[in-house]
Amino acid sequence: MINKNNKDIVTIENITDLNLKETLNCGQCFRWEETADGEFKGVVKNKVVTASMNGTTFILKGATNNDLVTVWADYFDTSRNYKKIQELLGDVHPTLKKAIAYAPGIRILKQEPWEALCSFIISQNNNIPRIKGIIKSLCELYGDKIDNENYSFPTPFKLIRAREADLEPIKSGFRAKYILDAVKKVGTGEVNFQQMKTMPLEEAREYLMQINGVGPKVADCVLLYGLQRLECFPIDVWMKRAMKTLFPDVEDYTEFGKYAGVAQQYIFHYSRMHPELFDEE
DNA sequence: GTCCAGGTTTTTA
DNA sequence: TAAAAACATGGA
Repeated sequence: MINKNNKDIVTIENITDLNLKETLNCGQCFRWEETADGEFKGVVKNKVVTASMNGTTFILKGATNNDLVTVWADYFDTSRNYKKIQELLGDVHPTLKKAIAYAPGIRILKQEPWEALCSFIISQNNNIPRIKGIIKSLCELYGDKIDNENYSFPTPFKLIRAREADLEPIKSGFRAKYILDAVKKVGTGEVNFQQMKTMPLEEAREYLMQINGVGPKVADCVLLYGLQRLECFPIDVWMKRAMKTLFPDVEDYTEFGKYAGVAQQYIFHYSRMHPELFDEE
């Protein structure tokens, strides 16, 4: 049910299983900031918005009704039944059930694939505050200005003439050449996201890994967060530890089924919030 | 000064 | 083939 209250505040009623803090601070996205009043401000596709929840009412300030339909409802995956996914996953493993109960408001956002690719190239051997900082600088340097303080994520076209030295101000370090290889291959169409939507998973991973600086983990992140391949299960240092310590009886992530990627997000967040679980290794 | 961060590539044995 | 080392940068 979509309501239009006035010209720049729009709402969606009856949204369950969406907690903005859990969803936007769980390491899947890097362009949202929490404001002093607990709202979240972010940029997607040239649109700036301030999001908040009031009970089960999802509130978007600074958006038109048209934006709501064409951008935000989709981005927040509002039509998917997460309750059902949680039930399916909870039955797979008791520890997973616990992780779900810890943060049941996590959703997998539908990010733009190019932004997900760049973001997770930048994420390698890096920490989340720095990843956010580098992405912000990249947007300010090469994105389109939206208003006084916000910039869009630069397209491959905007970056196509950039050289390594040009990226020096964003301080991405050794990752700059990887970003530029991605720019080149996506910009020329050598790598095409549309094709990846229907490729078998393993083929899509290999396809992405032709980009220099994209290994299995970054590829999985792009497929999960950018192309809605919810069966993808990115394994980073946290997930490695989590599988070993919390799921010693799980042979392989495919035991989590077609929503393994959603399971991964619950487990990742739960692990990051409970580092003491891994103290003795 | 040393260690580490949602990894990947390059070098070495 | 497999295991180290290197890779930029900044905060703890």
